[in-house]
Amino acid sequence: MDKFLIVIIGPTGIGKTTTSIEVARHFNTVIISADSRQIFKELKIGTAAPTAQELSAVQHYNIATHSIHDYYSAWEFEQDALAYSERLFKTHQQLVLTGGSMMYIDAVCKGIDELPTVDQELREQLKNQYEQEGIEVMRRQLKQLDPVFYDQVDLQNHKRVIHAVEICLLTGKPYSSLRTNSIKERPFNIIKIGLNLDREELYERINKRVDIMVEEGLIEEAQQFYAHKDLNSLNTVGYKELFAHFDGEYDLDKAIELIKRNSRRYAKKQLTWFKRDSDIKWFKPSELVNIISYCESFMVH
RNA sequence: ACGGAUUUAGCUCAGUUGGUAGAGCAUUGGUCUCCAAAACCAAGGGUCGGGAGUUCGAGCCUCUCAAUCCGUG
Repeated sequence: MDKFLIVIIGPTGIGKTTTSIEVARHFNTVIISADSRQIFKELKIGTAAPTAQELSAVQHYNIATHSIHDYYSAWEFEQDALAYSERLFKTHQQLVLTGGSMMYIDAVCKGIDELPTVDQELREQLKNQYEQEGIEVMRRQLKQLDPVFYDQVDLQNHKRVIHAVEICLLTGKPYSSLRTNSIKERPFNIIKIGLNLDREELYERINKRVDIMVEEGLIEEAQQFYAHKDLNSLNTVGYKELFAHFDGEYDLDKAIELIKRNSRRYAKKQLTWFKRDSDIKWFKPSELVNIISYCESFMVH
């Protein structure tokens, strides 16, 4: 197996785009994005999508491929990313996969179980039931449909409880019986590179990047999609805070402050997730030379 | 300079008739098989501006020093 997927991950704002472009250029290859928000073609500024210049420096896949109105999930991403890689590995020895969406990265590297896509009508119905009757009713349903998962799930987390109920009703089987917990084999090697900095420095970068987004027109971008603020794709840091501001909940300065805070929190969550993955070799964004030689150390025969 | 007010957790403030302190936000740690930039859980942190006095005991009372703010000059 002489094909290598170089996975570059890290918290938001760390500089994954820049590093991955450098790495891709070095190996004369292309980039597959693993970003759950940059897939939306409408959202450019607030998602820090690669610029036209960056996109022309290296061919990117899976960016701006969907509309904010489309349904998309980690499972879909697994399918798309594998399809891209199968095709691209025919002409490349190495490919770069980069992005901050933790579950998308794991979907490609480890695979996720195939579950049916949730029926919109059923989701709507259960959501209404939850909102009207409360979480206790959902818990009782889950306990009846899947007592095994009931004992495992965080019962406070309505999203997880509801989703499990959805899958049970949709398949007629307990949700837990569909979870295999297995790691799928991939027809390529995986090299995982993590980018990180001291917390303080990372937060400074994040704060500064938010200011730059505002200068570049983030507010106008959000304004454009205000009418669609209830779409899941717009339940996104950088937009949801501005929508609340447009609703009159707080002033603009407060909204920008919240965008910074929520970006910091998101970065922290990403790091919590990635920390458990012992396959990741960590570097600072400035250590490009070390990153490349680390990758090459896997490739010599 | 005089009068008044303020000084309690990183920030904004609560603290009842004196019994060694709380909240919100921020911060930190964690969970995670699918609309995940989502959703959820948990934790740490203060010699109560400095000093002295009264008291069995002071964030709360008295004196003094300091800083900040508002008036009047």
